[in-house]
Amino acid sequence: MATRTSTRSTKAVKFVDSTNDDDEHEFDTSEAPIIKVEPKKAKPRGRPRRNRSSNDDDEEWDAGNEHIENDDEEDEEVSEGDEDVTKKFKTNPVNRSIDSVYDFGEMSGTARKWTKTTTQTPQRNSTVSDTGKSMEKLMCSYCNYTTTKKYLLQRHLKSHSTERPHKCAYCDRSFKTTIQLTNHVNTHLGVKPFQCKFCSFSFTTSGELIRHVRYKHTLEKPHRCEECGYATVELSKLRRHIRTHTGEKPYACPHCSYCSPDTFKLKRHLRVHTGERPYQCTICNFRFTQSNSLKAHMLTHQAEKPSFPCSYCPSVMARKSDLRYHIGKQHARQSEPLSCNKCDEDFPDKYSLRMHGKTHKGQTIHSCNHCEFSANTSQQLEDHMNKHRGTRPFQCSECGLMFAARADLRAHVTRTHRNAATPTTTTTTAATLSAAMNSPIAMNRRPQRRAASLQHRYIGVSSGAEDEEHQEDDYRCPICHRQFTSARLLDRHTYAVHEPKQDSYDNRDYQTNEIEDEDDVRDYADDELEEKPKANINIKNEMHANQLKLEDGITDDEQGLDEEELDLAPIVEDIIDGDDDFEQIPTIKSISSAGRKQLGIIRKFDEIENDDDDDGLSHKRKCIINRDEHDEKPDFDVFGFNG
DNA sequence: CACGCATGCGCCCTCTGCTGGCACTCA
DNA sequence: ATGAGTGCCAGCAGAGGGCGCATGCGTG
Repeated sequence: MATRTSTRSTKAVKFVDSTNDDDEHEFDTSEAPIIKVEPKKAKPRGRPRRNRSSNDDDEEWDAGNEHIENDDEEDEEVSEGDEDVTKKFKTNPVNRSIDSVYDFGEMSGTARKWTKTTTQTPQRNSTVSDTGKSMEKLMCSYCNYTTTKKYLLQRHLKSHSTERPHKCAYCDRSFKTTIQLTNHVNTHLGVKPFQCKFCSFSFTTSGELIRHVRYKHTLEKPHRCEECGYATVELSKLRRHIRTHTGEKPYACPHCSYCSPDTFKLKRHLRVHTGERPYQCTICNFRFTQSNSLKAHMLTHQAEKPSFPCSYCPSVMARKSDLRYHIGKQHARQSEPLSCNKCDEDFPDKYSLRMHGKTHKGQTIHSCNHCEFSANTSQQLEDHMNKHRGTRPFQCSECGLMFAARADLRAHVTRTHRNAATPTTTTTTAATLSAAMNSPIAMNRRPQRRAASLQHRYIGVSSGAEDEEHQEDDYRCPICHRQFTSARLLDRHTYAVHEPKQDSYDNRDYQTNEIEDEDDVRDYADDELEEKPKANINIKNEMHANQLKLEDGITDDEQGLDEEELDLAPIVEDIIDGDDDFEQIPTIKSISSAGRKQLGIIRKFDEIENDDDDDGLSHKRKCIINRDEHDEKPDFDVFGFNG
């Protein structure tokens, strides 16, 4: 089993022998020879003829030879008694049996051993014999193939022949050799004579078996990227990987500017244009373009959904990325303390401030100095003050009328332009796009999602006139200059893309320069929480925190409470104490809401029962209702979610 | 010539993460 | 009634694992 310990950025990999947990049985790919493979240009279909004189193939040969040379060196090291990779083969149970790894059962008598094969592979570029005598080069008159042996050249010349005398009895194909025909016929008959010694898999050819054994059992990965250390079984996979470094994307979409590094991604992308949605939900019949979208969707039908509890507050997210954003947004310590606008008390993060705001519940402190007006929010007061000042900053984009307050403008739009297109840039965009898209019903797709998806692409490629339209809402990333339609999306983009991909504990404190000791950085109020395990939510958070600690390799000893965060801890205590204000905390309500959804309880439930598809209800709600109507967990496990 | 093996190309799958917008809550 | 905030979910691309099949070539 290959255990990936890397992130995407590093792509470092650790490969562990699945057959034995002992360290000495690890197949240490770190000692695998590093080969450098230059990215190749897209080739026409079909295996190209190996041409020793061509540059591309010389690279292949060089790569192969380097591997072979390393193998030879390893053999020498064994003789010197060093503990190198090859010696590990001889002491490792797996590697002891490496000789039999490629033992093809009945064919074992003729099967060669792996080490023998590699060491016996000749140096193909050499024109000097083992005895040092120079050998005469024989050259193919059709290509640049050269060899020193006449019979090899004669056989090679047959490869230029189009004659295929061996015809398949089951299809129209024909082959040059009987062995080719035999292998092909086996694919018709389902005959797989090459059985794996380690598992029940069988294969048509020996090469497939070898590759399988390397993938599944020996984890031998001879092809290594020298830039990042990624190693793989197949050279073609290494080439594909190298494209991630070079950015080469040779497969262009004929319908848009998208280019793909491989054919599969292009094919998958083309579904965007064709509308093909091959993956259908067996519960609600909704269709998806990707299998994993369906898989994620299936979770919405399940009673037990994955949850990612926040370690800082009782919030629970359904997705890891949402949790990361939540923590970054709510619990990131601000560079400047956040002051309560009702009592001027300072708080280190938004969550603390919000929790503190609860203590002012019922208070109205946004009072007008000129009249008796008072507002709940500063924005409402600001709008009110426009009336005293006589300013009307809010203009109707339909008729040009000016208003002092947002509420007044909205009321005007509702009254006067209700049936007209909403004069916002966002909806204008969606409307423009909606004209161009196919019928969502015909495409078995919810209209909103269809529009959202199209708008996503629209924003991604927008330029020129469209950008001008968005200029007044310029939510542009200052780092990558990408345009977004809202501040929230820009925020989330920043957290997701430009913030370090560390655990949220780290994010929280690395964002400030206040804590210098890295150990302190990993702290949160776990100690405080341990002293007051009074609520289940605390236990859940603690478990999650422990999980994070395990993932980060942090020991309990390293988990100390940073005194600088004590200002937050009392608030957490209040939450976990389960006091009477519990239900008043918004994030608690989030949980409560999620819990209600999990139980199939949702507000306005009765309104939905007479649903006939054009009621504007969300797909999510319909799914919940479906489940509720059945009043039990759906009987399916098509994806093995239940184990 | 048969065999073993390396390799290329294609295909499918899974996991992961980012993004847009809906739906809901609250002030 | 409204706007802001935010959880949830669908859309979709990046990356890699694994296998099917075909072809080329060294070796016995």
